[in-house]
Amino acid sequence: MHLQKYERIPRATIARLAVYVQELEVMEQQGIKVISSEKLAWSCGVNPSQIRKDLAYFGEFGVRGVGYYVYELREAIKQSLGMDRTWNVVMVGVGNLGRALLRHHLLRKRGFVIVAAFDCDPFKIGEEIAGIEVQCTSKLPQSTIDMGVEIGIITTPPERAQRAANYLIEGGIKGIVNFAPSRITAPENVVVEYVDFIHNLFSVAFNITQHQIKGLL
Amino acid sequence: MHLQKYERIPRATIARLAVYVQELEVMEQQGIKVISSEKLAWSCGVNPSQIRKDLAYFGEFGVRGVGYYVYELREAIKQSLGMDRTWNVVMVGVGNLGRALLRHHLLRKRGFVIVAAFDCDPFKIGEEIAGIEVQCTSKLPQSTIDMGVEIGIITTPPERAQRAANYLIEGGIKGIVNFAPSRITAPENVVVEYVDFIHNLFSVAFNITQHQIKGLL
DNA sequence: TGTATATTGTTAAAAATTTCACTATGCACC
DNA sequence: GGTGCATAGTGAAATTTTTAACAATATACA
Ligand SMILES: NC(=O)c1ccc[n+]([C@@H]2O[C@H](COP(=O)([O-])OP(=O)(O)OC[C@H]3O[C@@H](n4cnc5c(N)ncnc54)[C@H](O)[C@@H]3O)[C@@H](O)[C@H]2O)c1
Ligand SMILES: NC(=O)c1ccc[n+]([C@@H]2O[C@H](COP(=O)([O-])OP(=O)(O)OC[C@H]3O[C@@H](n4cnc5c(N)ncnc54)[C@H](O)[C@@H]3O)[C@@H](O)[C@H]2O)c1
Repeated sequence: MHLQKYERIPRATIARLAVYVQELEVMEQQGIKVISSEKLAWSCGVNPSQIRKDLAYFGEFGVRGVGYYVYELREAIKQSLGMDRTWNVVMVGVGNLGRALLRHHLLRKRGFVIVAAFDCDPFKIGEEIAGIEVQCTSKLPQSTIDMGVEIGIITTPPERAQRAANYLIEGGIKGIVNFAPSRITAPENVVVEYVDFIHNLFSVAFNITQHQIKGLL
Repeated sequence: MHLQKYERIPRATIARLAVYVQELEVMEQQGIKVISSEKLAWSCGVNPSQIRKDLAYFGEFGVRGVGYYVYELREAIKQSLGMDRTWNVVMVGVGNLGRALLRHHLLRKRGFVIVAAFDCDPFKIGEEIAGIEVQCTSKLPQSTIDMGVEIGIITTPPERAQRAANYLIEGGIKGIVNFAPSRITAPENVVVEYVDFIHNLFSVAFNITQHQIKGLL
């Protein structure tokens, strides 16, 4: 077990470490055994020092003069991120996006197991998607407590997100990923993360415009 | 038209501006006409100075001693982000996620119109989803040129993402949003943005663990 | 065993971003 | 018109994050 030095770790570091894992997996499949920070950086689109710095928060995983052993590094990062275990997840709101996520097999592969899904629409209750039966939202709090679920995913319409969050909080959840484009309030001890990929479209659109403006100057 | 001062704008600012728009819309629906940076900050989960600073990149939109007029500010931000127009978008890969996005009406509301969808699976070609007929990928480059499409969304499996990107690039696209968990290479003049919400799950999981560790100390 | 080479871990510098503190200004009411 | 109050805009300070530089060290090979 590698000791994490006790420093606050930049959230950007966490996101990058996840990318490193992803690229290391590709490399492993290609039969690459050893990789330098320079080459890994190149394929992740970051600076080599950045990689070494990011890793330094968690320990020493490389061999000077040699590089990193792909398999070992991947495992070490996963362990550092707490990804060497599985997390039980529940979903609230089984609509278009919810269904897509339920059918997304990569979640399980990454250690996130959706153990239950809830919706308030009586027409959806009882339906089975990817082996999960949709249940009535009223059962949520007790279920999550019983199953020891730690993470909740919200995929309801935005105006229902707070209500969904309240159920999850009542169910003793420790973290929420909210896909609805609305802010929610939760107690201090509940970690909340927002996902909204329209932001990414905004960002691309904005950068295209900037590019064009720059081109004209 | 507000003049953008010529400075590089932090990418985080762009993401936040999109959140401000979202919250301003909610406030507008609630009949709120004027808002202070402090109150807006509160509901967006950021610092008030941050809001004022973010806005300052694009101009002066408020009234000292009063605050910001909700409607005007929203419009001003949208204009600054280049969101006062519509963007034509194409999708490559109509699977679980692709379908969800095609049916996601908020995209259109935000000015992103999916004008065509492509897949290489013969069983999917010809199918109609949310009014869009799935076409064969081989038609992509010519179609995007003909329709003047500027943004491409990739929702293929990761190992196909580069191929999808190549089609888009051939079709003269200016920006790509890649939902597949793999890096792609594209010419300098093509803006690429990656979306992977497993990162957000990682982040929540990590923060839950940290929280618990901190609790123990 | 010694030397050259590669590449990490780490410290220091630079750059970017956020927050603070203060100034300027608009509004309401006397 | 003057005064008090609220709040935007802004330059400077603080903080965070990234990048660069280099010392430490493992390997290969003479
Ligand atoms: N569809 C997409 O691709 C997409 C993309 C990005 C974000 N989103 C966001 O994700 C959310 C869901 O989108 P969608 O397209 O799946 O919408 P949807 O309308 O298809 O699904 C929403 C589901 O939530 C259920 N629901 C509503 N209130 C509920 C409650 N209180 N408790 C439990 N379930 C409840 C509804 O019955 C419905 O099944 C929205 O907020 C949307 O903005 C969707
Ligand atoms: N399902 C989700 O909720 C989800 C969530 C996050 C990320 N993703 C990612 O999004 C991508 C799509 O996921 P999915 O669940 O929709 O997968 P999927 O297998 O359901 O869909 C992929 C689609 O891409 C098509 N395709 C494959 N190669 C193609 C090519 N060269 N050109 C055009 N089309 C091609 C396939 O025919 C299929 O229809 C994956 O990379 C996945 O990791 C999915």
